[in-house]
Amino acid sequence: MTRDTSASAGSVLWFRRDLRLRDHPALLAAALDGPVVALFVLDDVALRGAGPLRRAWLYRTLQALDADLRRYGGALVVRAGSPDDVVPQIAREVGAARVHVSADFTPYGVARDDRVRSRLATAGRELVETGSPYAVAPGRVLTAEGRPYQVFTPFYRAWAAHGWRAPAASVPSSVTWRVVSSDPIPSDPLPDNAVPPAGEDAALSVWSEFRDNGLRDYPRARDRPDLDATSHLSAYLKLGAIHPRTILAELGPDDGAFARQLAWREFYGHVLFGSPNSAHEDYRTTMSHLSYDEGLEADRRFAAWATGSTGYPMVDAAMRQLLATGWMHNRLRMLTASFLVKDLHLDWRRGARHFMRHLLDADVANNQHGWQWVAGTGTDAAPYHRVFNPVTQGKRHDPDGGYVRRWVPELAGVPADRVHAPWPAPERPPHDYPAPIVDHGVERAEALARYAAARASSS
DNA sequence: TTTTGAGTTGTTCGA
DNA sequence: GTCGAACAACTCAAA
Repeated sequence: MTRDTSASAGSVLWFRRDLRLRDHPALLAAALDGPVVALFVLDDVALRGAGPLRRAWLYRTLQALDADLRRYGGALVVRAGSPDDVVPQIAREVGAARVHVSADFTPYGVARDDRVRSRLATAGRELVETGSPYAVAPGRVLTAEGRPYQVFTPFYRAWAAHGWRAPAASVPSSVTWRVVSSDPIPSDPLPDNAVPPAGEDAALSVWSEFRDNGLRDYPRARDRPDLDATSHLSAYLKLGAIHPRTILAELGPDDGAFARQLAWREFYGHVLFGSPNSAHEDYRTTMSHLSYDEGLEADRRFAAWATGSTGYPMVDAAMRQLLATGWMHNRLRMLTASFLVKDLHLDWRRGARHFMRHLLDADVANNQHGWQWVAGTGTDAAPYHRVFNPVTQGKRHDPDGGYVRRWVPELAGVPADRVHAPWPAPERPPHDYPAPIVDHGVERAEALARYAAARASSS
């Protein structure tokens, strides 16, 4: 690749959730149009509600992309502002007839791209979408009746049958980069190890490490937070530092359990695209009569949940890990979500917002629909309402208590047989871990009663 | 149109 | 402690 400093017309590649150079169809499309300006727009709206770790993750991924581009004679052009203004402006600046993107199927992305597309069109320019953050673009997999799937397993079969193109594994050599003036790439004040190594190279090495050493035990160990047996690829997938196709292409016939997890990401991408309102409203309106608690006591309970001081060790460990690292095991996302909705009777949106603020992998489709699934307002077609028992889940998925003790040091001296229910008792040594803020048995019954009432009032 | 089979992820009880 | 069965009892997808 070479650097082009002439003023000849070229194209713009507007990076969004595709912050990589390999397996990048939109980059290949842009390169056909001439010298490529690599643009990222720092959009305050898209970062609204993002906490410091999530911002740091983005900034470091951008810095890594810039470093990668410089190796090939280019550089990342960052502009702060609204994409509505910035993208047409830069296209005019460089005389680009086309702005290339990977399609974004989130409600915000679709609306934003519609606005940018029409602004570009008034100047005779075009927004060209090539590829997406998914192996199969949302909207492609439909039932025999042409409707989006609402149940995962039939979706999975249809999605697997649909297939995907094999990726181009290397950085294309045919790209000429063009560099124009850039705002600085933001940096963050956090220590180096506050988030994992960012960028495409890091993503590929996390993936190859997991492929070589983690995949074999994944089916057996994936549900054990204490064993930390999951891929940790979600934060990379979120920003497109690696494409799911790159991963799927290297999976073998024995890797179905892991492929299924990637398919969940595809499923929720499809579900959200088919029902954009479900980012903020109940997907299943039959449950919209569900009553949630509000007010000062509800706020106090929410704060206890968010800070990891509910008195239920498995819940608290997970919530503290989220705040400290920006990551949480999926089983614990289900457990903590169940606790918020079914033990504390709070609106799933409050919890979803908290997750979006802190998760490095914050993805609106996965997050909102993961929450809706737990809350019973989403795609789960099961005929009954599951209520997770935080003690049972702890015993089953952290049998020795190692996970809990790591994140709840107050429990360091509590033995395994009591660590998930460390209620004080006269004959036991005291500890400074809080007592449970609610009685799970009581709240479980309360939750089931509320669901029954919601069902009755919707029919 | 009707029917049938099945649905990520649970809990509790009793042998 | 473990395991299998009972319980939850509605909705979707496809035949």
